[in-house]
Amino acid sequence: MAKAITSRSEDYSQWYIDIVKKAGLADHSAVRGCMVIKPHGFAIWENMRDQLDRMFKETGHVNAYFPLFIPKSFLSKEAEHVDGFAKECAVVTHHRLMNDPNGNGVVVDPEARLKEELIVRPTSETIIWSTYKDWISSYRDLPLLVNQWANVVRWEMRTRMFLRTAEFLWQEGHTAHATRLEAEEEALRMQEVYATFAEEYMAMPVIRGAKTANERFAGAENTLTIEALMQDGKALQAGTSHFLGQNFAKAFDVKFSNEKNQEEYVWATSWGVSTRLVGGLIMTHSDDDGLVLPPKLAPLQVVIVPIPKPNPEVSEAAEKIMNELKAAGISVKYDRDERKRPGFKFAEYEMQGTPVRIGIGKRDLEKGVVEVARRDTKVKESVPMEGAARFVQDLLVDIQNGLFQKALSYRDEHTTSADDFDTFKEVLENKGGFVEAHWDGTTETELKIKELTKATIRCIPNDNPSEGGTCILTGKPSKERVLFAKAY
RNA sequence: CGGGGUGUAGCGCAGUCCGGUUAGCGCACCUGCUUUGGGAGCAGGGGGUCGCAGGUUCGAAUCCUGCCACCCCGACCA
Repeated sequence: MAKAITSRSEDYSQWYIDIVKKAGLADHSAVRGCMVIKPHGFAIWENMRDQLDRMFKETGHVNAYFPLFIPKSFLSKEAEHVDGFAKECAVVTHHRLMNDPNGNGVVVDPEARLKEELIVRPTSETIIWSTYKDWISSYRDLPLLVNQWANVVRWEMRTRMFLRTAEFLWQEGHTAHATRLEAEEEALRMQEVYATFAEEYMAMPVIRGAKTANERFAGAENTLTIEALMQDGKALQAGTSHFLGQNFAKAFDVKFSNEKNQEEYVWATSWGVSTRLVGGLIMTHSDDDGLVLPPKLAPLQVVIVPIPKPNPEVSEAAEKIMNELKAAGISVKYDRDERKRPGFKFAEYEMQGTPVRIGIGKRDLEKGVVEVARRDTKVKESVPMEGAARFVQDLLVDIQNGLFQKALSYRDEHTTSADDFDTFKEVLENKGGFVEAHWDGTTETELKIKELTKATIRCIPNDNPSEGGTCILTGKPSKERVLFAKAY
């Protein structure tokens, strides 16, 4: 477990950045707030993407692609959406460059000003709904279940690698339905897809819940969220699924004829997860030796290191195990690089988070064993060569489960009930994590609590038990606890 | 947008206060030899418009002025 857990948040940030760099996931780029995702970091994202894409398709969705540029006027059409999104955006104003007549290199050609500026999409609701107008006319066109994998840009003041970059990669699903109920079910279904993915693949336990009105997506009637807890006691919003009501249908005039030939506005959802998940993965499992990856998302699940270097006997044993593992669908590499010594390789694969390392040397061969080392607990053991592949397969399952259980225990230990404001503050200050507390249901109180403690309401859990109580701040009556935390 | 910090080799840094040999160190890189069960050792070598632009000076990485960029902390937000 990371030292950084007990440290100040500044130290934790540094610890996090060190891991990102040591593990070779990403670097800061020349452009403010953007990052270069390096091959290892991108491979993790690709694995996430592939699995999510599979899950989207299993739930009936198809992929499409919409333009990067959005005419400025589109953003004016949904009033609340404007408030939320028309602010920190990149804006294209010109379409041509020229050589500076004064010899100062390339400059923007002032003649080439666009009549209407284009906004680099911060999210695609507007351009997609302007398209849906043409795609939908009958109940037979519904439901429309479309997803796109894309990049978006939000000119954020404050950025952090993976967690909040100016440009990020994500998927955004945009669906249209004939009834309110069907759209609400869709939003809930996709929240569950995200939660399942987070827990089963990322080994990251999440709370499924709904956002308060104040934290809701601009233009949504309801925002569902999955909230995870990081090792420094801060919450991370890991994915959102919005029930948009008929807001966008009305703004973009998307109507359909129902079975009785009556015209109705369609009901909408949108949902997304981003490369932020990679940040969540890092902050959930990593330790002071670097990244720790859950086997299901590790670009490389098993590495075989010859000790001290490849020779015919070692290679033969390695190939045998490798083939057995490959046959079981496990990604495995035999590192025959003779230029690096074993100790160097051990350290490097540990930093990169490779879940299992198999060491094979002459001493092992004489005893008919191999050394199997797991990244998560650092435990090493000698395993008979026969059956080693089987052992490793089981071990990968153990690691996947172990990571989830460890993260779950951490979350349980850092979820506290508070019934008075002093306790509430004290827990947030010293222990961190989620705090379950009563709240009077008003935005005013929510904002006041934020001002006093920096904590926000992460969500109202889906399966929240109803329980009478009084608001932690105002003492007004409350019928259920909500989940507070400091958040990224 | 406020506060702080940094900019010197691919990466990480020292040198700047108090100007003065040929700008230095660690890692990485190249060559050779020896090593090889947890980031090898020794020897030799290559690589720099010291963020940019002015100014002061016999002389500037170092002092002065202006600018730029990025990072971290806050506010905002996925």
